[in-house]
Amino acid sequence: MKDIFQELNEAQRKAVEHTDGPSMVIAGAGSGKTRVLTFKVAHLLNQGVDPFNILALTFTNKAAREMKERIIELVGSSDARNVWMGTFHSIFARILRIEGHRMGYGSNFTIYDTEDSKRLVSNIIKELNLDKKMYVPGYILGRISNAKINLLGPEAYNQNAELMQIDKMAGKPRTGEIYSLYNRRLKSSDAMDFDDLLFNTFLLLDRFPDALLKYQRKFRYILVDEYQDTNHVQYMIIRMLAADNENICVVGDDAQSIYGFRGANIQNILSFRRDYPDSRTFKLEQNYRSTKTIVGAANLIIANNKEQIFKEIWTQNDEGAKISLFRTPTDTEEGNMVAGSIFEHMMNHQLPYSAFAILYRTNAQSRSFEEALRRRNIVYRIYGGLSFYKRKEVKDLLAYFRLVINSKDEEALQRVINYPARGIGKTTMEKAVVAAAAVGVSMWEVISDPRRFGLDVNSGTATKLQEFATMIRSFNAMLNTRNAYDLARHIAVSSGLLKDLYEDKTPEGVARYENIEELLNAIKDFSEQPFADQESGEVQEGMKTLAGFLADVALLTDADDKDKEDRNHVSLMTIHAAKGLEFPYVYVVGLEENLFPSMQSLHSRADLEEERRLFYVAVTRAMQHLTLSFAENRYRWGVLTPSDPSRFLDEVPANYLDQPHRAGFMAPGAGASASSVTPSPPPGKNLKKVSNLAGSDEGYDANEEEILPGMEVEHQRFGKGKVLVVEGYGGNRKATVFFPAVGQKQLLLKFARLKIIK
DNA sequence: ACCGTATTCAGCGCG
DNA sequence: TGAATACGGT
Repeated sequence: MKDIFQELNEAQRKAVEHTDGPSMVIAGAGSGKTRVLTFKVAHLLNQGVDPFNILALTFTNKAAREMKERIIELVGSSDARNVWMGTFHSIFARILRIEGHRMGYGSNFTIYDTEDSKRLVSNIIKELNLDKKMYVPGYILGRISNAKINLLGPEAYNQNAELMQIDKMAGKPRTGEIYSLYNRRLKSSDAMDFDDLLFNTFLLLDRFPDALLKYQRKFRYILVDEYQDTNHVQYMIIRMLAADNENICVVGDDAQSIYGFRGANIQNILSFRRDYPDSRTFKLEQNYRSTKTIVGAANLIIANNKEQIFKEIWTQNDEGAKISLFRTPTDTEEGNMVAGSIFEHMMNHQLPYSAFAILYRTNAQSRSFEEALRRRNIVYRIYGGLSFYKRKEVKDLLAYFRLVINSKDEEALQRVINYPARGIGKTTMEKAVVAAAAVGVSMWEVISDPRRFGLDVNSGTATKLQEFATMIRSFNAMLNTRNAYDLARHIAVSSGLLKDLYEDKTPEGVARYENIEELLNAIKDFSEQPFADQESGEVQEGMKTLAGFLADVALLTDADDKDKEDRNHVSLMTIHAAKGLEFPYVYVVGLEENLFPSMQSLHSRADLEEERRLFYVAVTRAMQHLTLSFAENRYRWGVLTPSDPSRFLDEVPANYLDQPHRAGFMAPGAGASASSVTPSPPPGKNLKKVSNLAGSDEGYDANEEEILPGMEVEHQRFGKGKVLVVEGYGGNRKATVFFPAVGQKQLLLKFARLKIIK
């Protein structure tokens, strides 16, 4: 056992030492929040608290995993493994698999992801013959989700005059009806959506006093990470579980609450002290991450928000470099400027790619940076694309597994019944839906015995249906006799799915085939895991089955286990995705009105404050050097649109910036205003003009002697070399040079500062 | 049943 | 612009 207190500062130590009774830790950016949480769990374990009595709720799976690893390091593995640590969803799914029978769910209930839910809503809208222009599935699902977050079931929703009024005014009076049908269909499919995992947990604790008591006794110590991002149902569950002994510790930073748009309630953290009058509050105000410059600028930015818990973030770190500000004529040039700057810093300071991150407001902004980085052969990775488990082919195979495990799972059935094609088309399925509804049984029952339910199909189709049902049943029979991997592969082959993908020789088809192989490998890893960290020995065997894998996989997002080797890359991601991360060099890009802050946020003060917190989060990701950038014109939906610098830039005082007298910044450039007068100028012409005015090619001195192929040159890092090719113009002019020491390199003349030898 | 073309839409996204 | 989906023709 280590003396864990040595590694903590005083504020951190006090927070960790306080174990009994409610407490709140307000942790400024970079102040060691995770450290406090992990050390607190370690401290509890060292004091002899049974790990089974500790509940630690995190925001992401990744956070839970990393924290668990750290705690294992601190106290020794066997104990820490048994702490109930995970996301709200994964912890409560686990509880509902045990307790769900009380509410009519099987222990193998399916978890519908957003795509499944949307399809179901979409089907219901179609079945009700509603105008799909008016009833957009995503919007309706948002209303339903919001209702569930606020503990309103379908009955309560339909009795709520205010909600009815809103839906009526919005021209969607039947939203409540859709909600009722949606929930009924989930139930008959033995399925829960993501919100149900929380709502049903609440209902369980609310309706079954013995269940409440059981879990209150079990979770004697409760810790909640990122408390500022919890929503109402999460808040209620925590309150109920903690009501008995109030050994609850919440950790968060109101200044970093950035998920209000999906129901997170910042009031939860702001009113914690009112909820628990006996609570202690600890503030972590020393920042270990960033320079004084960055911390100072961040403090000034967030000071513009009204509602917050007072704190003063400070640091002992160096003053550091000033903040850079890039202004470019277009988003394309913004990409070039940022990529060029990354290249320059890499060269000057011998830095790895991984020292850099580009953070943007929306995913659509990534393109100009991708292209510019690729042109310079800079390795990068984009985070937040389509995750592995959301790919079509992966979901298809998973749908087979789902159906085998839970035959009531209607979304899964619809997905695979005719994939690969087996002649069961739309018409047949529509008939089956009608028959199932008429008799009041599940689709699966109709399909597996079409005659009995009077399905009006010809004998050929009836045979096909029965063959399909027989196949699924044969898989089901193997559930307990084969391990997860063997059965998964058997299903992939026997269903014809693998063959179908194998026959597609297009590059995309090959990739899909490989994804299936990857999925099967993941299952193999899973089935070979020696022990699962379950509550008691009895579950361990079960965890190696396909059902066990499926239960896990539904709550996974990114397959981030294999990126251990290729970690050296520039990171491109949205600011939301960057929460909790840090990088030596950070570029926050696209700082323009209507983009950041976004257009939708300008109507309400609360939304604008959330945007500002988002900006605060972005700025505080930087450790050593921060660059802010904006473009005067940006391609939006295919049209070059003029844009104004973000109001947030005005909140960074000039003395924090390294180009304080950069001409024309305070009054947005002549080029930009010229183009904003003319709504759609001839793009090429206008562009050139703006480019000249803004002089984005500074740093490239045209008077220097021109570098030509055949010349011998010297580079400060690569040494002497011979110029092979020179191409491009202006700031994009680059040379291919062969260096005996390191081989062939492409260099941007703008940054490489090559010395001509002869 | 399937494929190519037309149309539409465009915010961040945990589980 | 570009991706995702709807539609209409074969």
